[in-house]
Amino acid sequence: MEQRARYDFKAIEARWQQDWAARDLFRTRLDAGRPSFYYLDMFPYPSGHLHMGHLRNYTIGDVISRYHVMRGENVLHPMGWDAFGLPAENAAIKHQTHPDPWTRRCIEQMHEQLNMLGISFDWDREVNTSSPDYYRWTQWLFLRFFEAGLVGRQEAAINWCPSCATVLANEQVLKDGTCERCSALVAKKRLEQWFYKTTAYAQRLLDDIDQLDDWPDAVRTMQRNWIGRSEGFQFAWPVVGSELSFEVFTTRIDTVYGVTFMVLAPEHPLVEQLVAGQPQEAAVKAFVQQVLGGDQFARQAADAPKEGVFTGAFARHPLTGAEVPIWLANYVMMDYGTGAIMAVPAHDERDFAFATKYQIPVVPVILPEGETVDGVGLPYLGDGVQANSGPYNGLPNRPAMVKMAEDLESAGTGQRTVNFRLRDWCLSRQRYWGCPIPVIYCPACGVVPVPDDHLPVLLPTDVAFTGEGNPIASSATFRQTTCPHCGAAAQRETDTMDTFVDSSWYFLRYASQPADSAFDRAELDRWMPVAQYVGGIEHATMHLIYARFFTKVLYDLGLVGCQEPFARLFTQGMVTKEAWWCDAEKKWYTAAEQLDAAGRTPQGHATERIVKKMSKSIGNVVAPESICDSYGADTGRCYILFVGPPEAEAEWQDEGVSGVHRFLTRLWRCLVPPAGAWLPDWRAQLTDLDEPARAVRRKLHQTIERITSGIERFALNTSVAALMELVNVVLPFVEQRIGSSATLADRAVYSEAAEVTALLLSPFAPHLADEIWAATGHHGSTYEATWPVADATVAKAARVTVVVQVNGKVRARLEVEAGVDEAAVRAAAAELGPVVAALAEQPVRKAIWVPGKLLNLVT
RNA sequence: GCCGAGGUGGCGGAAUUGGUAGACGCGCUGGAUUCAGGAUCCAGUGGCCAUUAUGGUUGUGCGGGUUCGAGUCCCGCCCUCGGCACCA
Repeated sequence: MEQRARYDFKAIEARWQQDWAARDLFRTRLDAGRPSFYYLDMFPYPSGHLHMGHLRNYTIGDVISRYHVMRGENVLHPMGWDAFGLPAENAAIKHQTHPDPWTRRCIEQMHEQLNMLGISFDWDREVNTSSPDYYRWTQWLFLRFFEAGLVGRQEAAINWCPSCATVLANEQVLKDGTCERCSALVAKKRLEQWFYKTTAYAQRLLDDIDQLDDWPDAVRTMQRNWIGRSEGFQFAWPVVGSELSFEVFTTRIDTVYGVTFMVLAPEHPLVEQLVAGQPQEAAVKAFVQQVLGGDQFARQAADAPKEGVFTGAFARHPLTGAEVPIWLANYVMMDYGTGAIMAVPAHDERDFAFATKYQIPVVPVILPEGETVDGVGLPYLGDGVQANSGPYNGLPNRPAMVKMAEDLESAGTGQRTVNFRLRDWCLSRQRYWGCPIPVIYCPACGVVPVPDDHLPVLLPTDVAFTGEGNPIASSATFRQTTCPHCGAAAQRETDTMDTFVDSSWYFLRYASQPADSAFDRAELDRWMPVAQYVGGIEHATMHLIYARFFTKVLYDLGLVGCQEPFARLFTQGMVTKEAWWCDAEKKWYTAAEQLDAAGRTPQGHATERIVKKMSKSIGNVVAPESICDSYGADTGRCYILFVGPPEAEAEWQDEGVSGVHRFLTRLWRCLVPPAGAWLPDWRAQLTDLDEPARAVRRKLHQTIERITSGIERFALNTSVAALMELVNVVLPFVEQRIGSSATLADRAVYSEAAEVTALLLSPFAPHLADEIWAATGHHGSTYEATWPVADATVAKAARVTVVVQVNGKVRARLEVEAGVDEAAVRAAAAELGPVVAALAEQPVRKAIWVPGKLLNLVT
């Protein structure tokens, strides 16, 4: 009868999920006197399909959350949906559905898939950024930013597909600069757009990175570089023979006497006026078209050919009065600095390459110590002494830089400035499926914000999804409105917000969801800042900077009490899987069985094995549902943790899953069926244990230590391995000793092991843990129990292995009492054959002793 | 290109602070059980050389260095992955 019993994961998981739901087990506990712990996962875009990245993220989170609950804390562990965005709009065009019901259906599906995994989310706090009761408050926050002067309008370029007559996202533009849908050449178009003034917070965003001690250094470094503070000098260059001038920013004012040409970015606003009616006009316009149409990354490559065109205009050097030609070039970017540079070919690699190509003079003005103007190797990028620099000749360039800046400043020619690489955040999107920007354009009053009591500005439903233009503008009712000020006919803004706006404050809405405000301050004070945030490394800069920016603004407005939203951050790696690319057939193969032993296709073509992020386009996707179906959620959860360190990329291997399933099966077999051996008062019976029984207890208590510290350190892969090792010790003990004739002492050891294992397993495989819990006579769930504490005395090994090295090479191993001293080990080592042979009668010059571990004899 | 991360057996990975390289799992090999397949169990498993239970030697992307001792620290290369502002 026992023979036929099986680990029926389907019945076990269904039973416990039902039990947890019936008892509302995961509702956020708010007991007074317990510490609060806010655990946050990055919420998903509801594609309708849970993927392995989600499984990984939410399993990590569930382990952390459940652990903290068992440690006696009040834990906030919410989930929601980043539900606005491009895919729903694309689906609307493709399937002629409306994004709203489509998104709701997707959410329902994913909700079910998440429940199947047994994650301990408090669904009472679910948020959906695309629902009016959420985006109403996104709009409300926009208005607060507006009042604070932190929203503005500027011109910015967008990708415009002339054939689709629509704006394209960067990812919709292919590498060759064509539209992914119709292959037409994509143009750049300038539009007035809304911006959040992130640059106003650049310095604080940078400074406060120092406080984020519990963030990965890699993320902090990436953010510092993203913000990109640089100190330099900004000054105007007048255009010869005109009233025009343009601003230039440089970090190398010491090289200003070496300027031999000026460069404007092709998209610089001055370009049109400079060339209007000039002979160069046609050539310049053609060049601008060519650069802006191309791949913008390729444009930034240092080895990309430097291309440029002379405008025919000249600028006057503010110090020497010389006339300097003004060029356009592909290597100057409009979005950094002022979009214009003073070019110093002698001391800048890119300027040098450009000057060489177009035969522009090169004038060295910084010389290395002891070098002459004629002898210096160019371009010279290092420090040195000023030359060709008028009154500054002979000065070392560093102090010269300071002096020149001071002199220019006092002469009224420009000023020292700090420049940030960070740009203002363009939040306008010419799309339907986003949060409408709550602004009205009145012919008389101008830009008028929608009053708070008119919120939400709802997305219209009478729209057509044709793939042309912004669907919102096709609504007969949306755009026309009246001015809230004067009542005259006016027009609504049809742009919607970037979805990063929605995700910049969702963590505040989780803490409380009042109907009449965005959030409740008292609840924010209870939970914020987030104690632990976990999500993909791909969000290291953008999302995490935007959310920090929002929090700082809301702090300044008195709406939240903390300046940083996320106290501790952990970034998980992606989930990848192997696939084989056949270059001859231009085709992916996803199963090794399709290929022969040499990796050739049925058509005989060679393939290349590539490990890539799971994606639909390759077809190397494994759905968490299929794993739940054939192995169970507990197996899926343990496997995704076991596969590798959470911060690293994880390669999914189908064969690996069965190994983890086998482990859970063994665990079940070991601890569930022999439940008759359970002794409720096992603590009293742990006396007179023989060595095998003591070994089981030792391993058990060592495992408590390992898993506790493993969870604290996010070493979840080794925590699962520790559970496996434990089972490898407990199972033989159970099989040999726990039968009808088991002694009281053995039953006590078994009982302790069963109870503690259930608790240790609980965060990882909660269904099986509760099954063991029930089988050993407990009521309720391990979720309600207390995390075990290791007994250090029991965990301590009685004997240790000491390695004996001669000159750093291992020659022997000694098994000795723990706590043995150096003298004893040296004496024992001197008797060992291999050690004696290795010493070859040479005197021991020095001995290195690492207590309990290693003895190294140096001759 | 710029910024960030990583490279350890046939494979995924382990190795708190420089101290036994390869835990745990997959795969593979041999054996047990089974009508069969599967499942399960036992033993072995980095390479090379030898073989008497055993031993020697080599080994953490490549080339140098520091150290009694380096996967770990330093210098220089190569390769792979993530982000680069309208994917989220």
